[in-house]
Amino acid sequence: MDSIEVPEVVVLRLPLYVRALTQLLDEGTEVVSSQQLGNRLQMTPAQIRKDLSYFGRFGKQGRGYDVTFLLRELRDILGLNGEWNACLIGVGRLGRAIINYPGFAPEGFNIVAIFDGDESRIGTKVAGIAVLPMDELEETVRANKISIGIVAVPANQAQEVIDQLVRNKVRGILNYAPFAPQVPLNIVLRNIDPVMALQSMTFYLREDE
Amino acid sequence: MDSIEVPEVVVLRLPLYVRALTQLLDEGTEVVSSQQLGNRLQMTPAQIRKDLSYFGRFGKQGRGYDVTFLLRELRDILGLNGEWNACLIGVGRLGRAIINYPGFAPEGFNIVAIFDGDESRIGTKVAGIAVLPMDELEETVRANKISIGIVAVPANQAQEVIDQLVRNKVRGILNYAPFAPQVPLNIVLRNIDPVMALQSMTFYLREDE
DNA sequence: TGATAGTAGTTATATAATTCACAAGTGATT
DNA sequence: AATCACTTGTGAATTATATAACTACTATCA
Repeated sequence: MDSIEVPEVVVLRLPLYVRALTQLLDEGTEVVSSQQLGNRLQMTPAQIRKDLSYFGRFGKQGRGYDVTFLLRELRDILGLNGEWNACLIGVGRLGRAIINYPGFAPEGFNIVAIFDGDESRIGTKVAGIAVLPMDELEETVRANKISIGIVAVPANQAQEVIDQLVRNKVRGILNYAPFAPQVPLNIVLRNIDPVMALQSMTFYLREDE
Repeated sequence: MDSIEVPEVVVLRLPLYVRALTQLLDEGTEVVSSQQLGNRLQMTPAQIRKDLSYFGRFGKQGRGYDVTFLLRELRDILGLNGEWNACLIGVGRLGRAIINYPGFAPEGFNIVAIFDGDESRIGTKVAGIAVLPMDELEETVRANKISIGIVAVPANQAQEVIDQLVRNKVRGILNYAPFAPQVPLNIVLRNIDPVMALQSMTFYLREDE
């Protein structure tokens, strides 16, 4: 397979291009050069051209890239033209904020089920979705073709929840718990961790105060 | 200056070590080897040793690292032993979730002021803090020694808000808006973007479905 | 039509990051 | 006191990533 050779750093940058191109489209721009895109994203044109070259030839010499075309191609490469079903685990403060975050659905990410380990929350509804007990995970994942698990439980319960997701063939995990999960190699893990982001930031702020 | 030569990837990993060491301490572990730490964080022992070597010699041959000692050293390197003042800009749904997130304060990050551009929100209180108009930013930042700005406004207003922060000498920016900000080189920017995290995840999920 | 300014894709080069391998040291055990 | 099983810190080797340089092409305009 070709795609195995694509460096992960490149894949991580593709959504950035998708963002920028979407914005350009909104602004009415029809064609963009790697130079212009580079200015906008604060990166070198060479890197953009190189990144894109892993997937095909999308541009035209002397002209640049057709925004609409490149956007559709990139979305296709990333699998963003379909819908993705996700489940949320944990319906505390953080979980409720996530379920109410309006950014997921427009991008094709749908939270179709909610789970919680706490008895007292089972059966209640959050944002119109019933909270299910953990032991219904297996059945629900299968029935709803859930491929992504969003983890919003306290750190000390998160590994167990992630293990359960992995056992039930959920291969994508978006982890909000502030710890470093252990997952098999075939699992795609992304951590959302604002505190850690701040903790590396302060290294640079500290220097000149 | 030494620290200029430390690769940024290394700095980004330090908080991970802080996390792991904190957890080890909680578990009562007094000494840890790079091998053990590597197992836990799913990385090679060599990388951990190399990373640490940029900052000093913290271990003991044949034995490993004293957890308490290394943790204190790393927190010191990152500037985590003091308090950091931050301001939040934007008090919509997302902003309110951030202000109520209980993870910041225990790590020494304090949100001491809240701003919003919307007239109707000025003067209201959120989590006990009064919402200020944007034109009080300059004064407030100076008076409260605010070094971090947390941006939680809609994407189309975010660049303007970030420009204002930069003008007022806020050098650290934690951006929650789903776009790619343009900032001067001396600004330390971190983006929190769950949608982008999912969009790179699907590249790998797509392959075998 | 010819000259010109601009651009993609790609190969070559330079830079950065990771891993390897090993000397030097530690502490426990016999 | 000698051996053994470990472990760090680090220079060297390797691998990965980013940048530069160049060819081939495109569109525009005088």
